[in-house]
Amino acid sequence: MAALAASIPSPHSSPSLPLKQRLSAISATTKLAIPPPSSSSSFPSKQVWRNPNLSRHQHHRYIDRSINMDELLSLLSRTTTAEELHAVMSPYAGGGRTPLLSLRFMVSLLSREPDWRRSVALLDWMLGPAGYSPSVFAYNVALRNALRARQWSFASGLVLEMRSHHSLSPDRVTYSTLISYLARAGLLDAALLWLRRMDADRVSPDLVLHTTLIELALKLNDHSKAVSIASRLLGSSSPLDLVAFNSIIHAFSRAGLLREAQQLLVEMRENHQVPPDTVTYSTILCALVARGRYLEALSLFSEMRDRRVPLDLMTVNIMIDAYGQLDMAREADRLFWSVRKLGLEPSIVTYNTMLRVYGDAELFGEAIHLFRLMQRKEIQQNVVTYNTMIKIYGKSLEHEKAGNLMQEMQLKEIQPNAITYSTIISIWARAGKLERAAKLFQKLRSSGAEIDPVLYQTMIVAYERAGLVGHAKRLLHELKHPEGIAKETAVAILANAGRVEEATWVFRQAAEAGEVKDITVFKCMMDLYSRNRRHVNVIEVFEKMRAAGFFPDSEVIAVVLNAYGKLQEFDKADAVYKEMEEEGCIFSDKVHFQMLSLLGMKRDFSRVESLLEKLSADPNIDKKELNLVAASVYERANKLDEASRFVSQIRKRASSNPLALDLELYSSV
DNA sequence: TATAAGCGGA
Repeated sequence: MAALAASIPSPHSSPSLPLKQRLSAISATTKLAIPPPSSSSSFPSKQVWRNPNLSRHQHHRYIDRSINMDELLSLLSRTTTAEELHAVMSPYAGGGRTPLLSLRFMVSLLSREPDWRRSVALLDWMLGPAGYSPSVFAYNVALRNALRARQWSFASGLVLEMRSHHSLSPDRVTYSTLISYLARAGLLDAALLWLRRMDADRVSPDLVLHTTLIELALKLNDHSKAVSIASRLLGSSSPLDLVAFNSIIHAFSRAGLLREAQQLLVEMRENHQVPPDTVTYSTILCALVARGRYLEALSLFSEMRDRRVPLDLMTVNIMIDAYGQLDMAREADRLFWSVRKLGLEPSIVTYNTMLRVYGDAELFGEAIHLFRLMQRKEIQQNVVTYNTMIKIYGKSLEHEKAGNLMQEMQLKEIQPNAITYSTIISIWARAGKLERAAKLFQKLRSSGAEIDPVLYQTMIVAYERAGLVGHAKRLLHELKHPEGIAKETAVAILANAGRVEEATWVFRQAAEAGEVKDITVFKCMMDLYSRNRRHVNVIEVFEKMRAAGFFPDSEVIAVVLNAYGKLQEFDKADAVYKEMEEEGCIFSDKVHFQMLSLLGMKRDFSRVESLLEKLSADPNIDKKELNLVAASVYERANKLDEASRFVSQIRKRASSNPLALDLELYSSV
């Protein structure tokens, strides 16, 4: 993407060449460089243009009035070359006479020309021999044709040319066309570059353009860019419509700025101009559940129902899951059985989620009943359904039935996957059927199927539990010189098994060979070193990860800050914290609090204060927690006066809201 | 909007 973006010229570089030269640079053909029409037409072009029975004067009228314009236009755009057009039109051009055909007609012709080179040649002819005055309208159409053909640098060249050669100012359509095509092609940086030029030109982008860009940034997982476009839109003076609101809420939700997202929801609710809809609610619900904030999801869901906002299937699926996570199987069950009354058809995801909830609640009879009901009603089951059910039989200690299900699925041509195998191996091993488990594992190894780290680890743990340490060691030893197993997989297994030396050895080899392509491999190595108090190694892996171009998340930063703290490298910790924040990493509260306590350990109290000030202003930080952390930082530094300052703030907050005063608070004071 | 399934043990 960067390479493509880089190929788009900056606004003031290389003055654009005359059109014909540009074209001949692109195409090998000479003259006007117009390729022949792709489909050879049976209509000789001249006949369309000139009816020999008509005089030139009549011919003019002939074009303007008496025929089906749509048909003529499509014929012209298919059969007429610019050269022919030139030949026909030249008697009328020049000499101060106005062109024969209206500009509207020509633009219409341009817009129907499917070949971008032919359309650009037509534009060139219009502005040259035919004597049309330069128009943004005509340029915009040629621009769109070039963009359709993904001629990015040519298209931006056209925009620069209209200004430099014809003193035309690109208008809203010019910019919107260019930016939205770039966005749709995934060229976010190029699109944003043009957004800035649009600003510089004082052309204001519309809502659609903004939402396109936000959705693209989210698709590319670029949360910080999505948030900055969203904030820009929020700050603009134009009133927002439903789609714009939802798009901003989507950006905030994905970036973890849930408080801002919910603030907007409140605004929509109270404003009555644009009331929230299903998408608004389910976007926020999704984000809450993804972060494990089930209780908040529950209350938002009941608000949604109170307001009679229609539910969609995804919302229902997410809520069945949320009820399950909260051990509210009865509510999940009730919602599940009312899906049809809500006018929705449950999907396989709905069924699978409900099965898992029954299993977690140990409602084995209900699970089996639902599973068989699906079969009776001929609802297509999938590998997830079977994996969930096998797990349930394992939990209810019916390992024979678990095994039977694995055979049943194969009879139905649903192929077991690594998840099926690790589930069943673990069930058999725990049931004392180690031999059966080992046999299946060996069969999988010799079948040449790709080895999955969890599957491998399951077998190792099974051997260890059975006291067969020798077998477990043999499996681990094989990983030191992995054959038929990706080095990344070997590293992950060794690291998770706590084998520091072996994991280090394979990781170094994989890293030197440039074979570490998965961020989770870096993460599990950092976790391994952190667990084993090898903080220097933690930093080493972090630096390798950065060098490999991976963007660390909040969890990684927490591990790194911890390591720097243990090494007493407070300045380096501070530097990483600042750098990551500038690069748009969204920190969890934990990371901020960790930084506070590191600064406290360094006894840099002026930085402590400035960070505290910044965090207090941040609406996403839990204020009670923040005060607790601040108090403990000062307490540890033996500054009890300062500490009591925060304690009293906690008391003040608590007394204004008595329910918030809980025991945990007292115990820490 | 983009939801569902595995190991284990700090």
